[in-house]
Amino acid sequence: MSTINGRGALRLAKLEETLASGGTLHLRDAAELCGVSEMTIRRDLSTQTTAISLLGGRLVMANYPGVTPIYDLTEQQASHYQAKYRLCQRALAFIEEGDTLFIDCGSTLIPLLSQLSHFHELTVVTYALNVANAVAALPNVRLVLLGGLFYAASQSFSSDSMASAIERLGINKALISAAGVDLERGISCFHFHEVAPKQAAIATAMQRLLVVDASKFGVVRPAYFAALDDFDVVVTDEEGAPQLLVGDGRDLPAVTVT
Amino acid sequence: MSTINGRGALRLAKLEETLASGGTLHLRDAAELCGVSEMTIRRDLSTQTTAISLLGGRLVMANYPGVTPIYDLTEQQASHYQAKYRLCQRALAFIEEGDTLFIDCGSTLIPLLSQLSHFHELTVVTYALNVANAVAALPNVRLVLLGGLFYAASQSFSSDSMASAIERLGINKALISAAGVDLERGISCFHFHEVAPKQAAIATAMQRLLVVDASKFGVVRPAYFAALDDFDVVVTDEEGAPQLLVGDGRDLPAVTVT
DNA sequence: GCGTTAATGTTAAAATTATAACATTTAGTG
DNA sequence: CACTAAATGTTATAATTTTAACATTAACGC
Repeated sequence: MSTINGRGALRLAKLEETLASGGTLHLRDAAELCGVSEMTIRRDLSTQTTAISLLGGRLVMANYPGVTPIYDLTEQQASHYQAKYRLCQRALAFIEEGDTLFIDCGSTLIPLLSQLSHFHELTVVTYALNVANAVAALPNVRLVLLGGLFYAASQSFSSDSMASAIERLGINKALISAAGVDLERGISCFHFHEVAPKQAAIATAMQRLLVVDASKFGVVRPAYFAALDDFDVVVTDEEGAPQLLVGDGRDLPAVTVT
Repeated sequence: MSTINGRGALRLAKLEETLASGGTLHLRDAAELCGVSEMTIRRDLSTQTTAISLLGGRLVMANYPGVTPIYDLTEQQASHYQAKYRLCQRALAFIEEGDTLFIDCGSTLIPLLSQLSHFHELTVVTYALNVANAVAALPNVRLVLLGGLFYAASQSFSSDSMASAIERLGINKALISAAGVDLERGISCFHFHEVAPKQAAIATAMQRLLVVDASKFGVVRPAYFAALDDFDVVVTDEEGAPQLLVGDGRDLPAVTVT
């Protein structure tokens, strides 16, 4: 079998274009559309490199967020997900009806978003595309996306005017995530373009919550953006953490939840 | 069988939360996760109303763009898609390497976006979430999303500063879609918040392309945003259209493609 | 506690999808 | 034109998913 197949590639290109606007295509329809047998489409998919994957007889675009990353429920992954989920459950306890929330980029806060459907009315401010997509699906949540130039690495946007745009909004609670939390070196993330929006949100918000799992403690990442006592609340997932976080005399004590 | 099932709803909520961050879950894993049999999950899915759908033994979020709108390839739909696709192929002919494109909201221009992967370097400016998602997947295209308050009806954003933000960008070509094109009443769309960005793009762009299928001719929609001769090129899909569009003395003649 | 009903589990059969083997067609070459 | 090899089609078989029927367990009222 040859790895390069002119017509096969052409067929897949056609199918990719068909699927690009979203949706799924049954194998039988794909075959009809290309005027070949189902078997040929199957062979195309298995011999060529393509962005299409076959899911129970239907073709779907593999790069679509909801599809490919087939959630393989191995033991570790299940517990890892549970941890992320519990962390967000704790953060959820701080959210109240009518809040205007700043939601940071990253994957930490994503499990929180579907939970927001239980409220009657909320507003979410974000500069992350994945957050926006999750919130856009919620009819009860107003979404404000701060745009700019897109950075694929963090699925977020950057713009000169972002800080001033954030400051003009009446943000109630800022939920900030981080890639590193160190007592001495402060709180840091990977990408420098995230610093401005994080700092602006911290500066404006009435309540500042740092949401990080315990694996981030003692870690330092390239982009410093805040000190620990810039936050009113630290939401984390480990018993040991409180000692690290006892404030010396802040308005609100650092809160840690197991 | 009762339609309301407390535990069933709870299980589905749990599964929805699991899937909210993307990915798929095999029926067997979902059953294990909930501590019930596969059959119970099946029953939950068929008796309760849920955003989850079952695709070849795997659970996926139905509201994810790539998944639900199961592209049913009936005769008409196939030809309808072909029409949309051909329209975009024609628009594609106007795009050149290095362009900075303004891409309007709506579904008309979506099939164009996957085609942009054939270029080496492009920049896309948009105020629509669905456009942004399609472009975010392309590594060779820079994405500038103009943010603001989200309108679900048009999957797009609105903000006071949008017009000025557009005018600050060096937009090469503006690809504008419309819901109505009438010789006397001009070009119109459904939503008033789309008017400002469309007009700003038309005002700034070096070349202005109106991309509409012939079904929009002779139609008037609530929000007027431009006259026909504000455009340099009209890309459409019907023979009959040219007569409607012959300009009287413009820089570039109105171009119509069959 | 008993009886009733909803909820869930178990199993077998039907339908669908995946794989493999072999047959046929097509395209290119001397 | 015959020969070769790639590409595609066809068919049978295996694996998986779906459906349906019936068995079992749990919950609730009296």
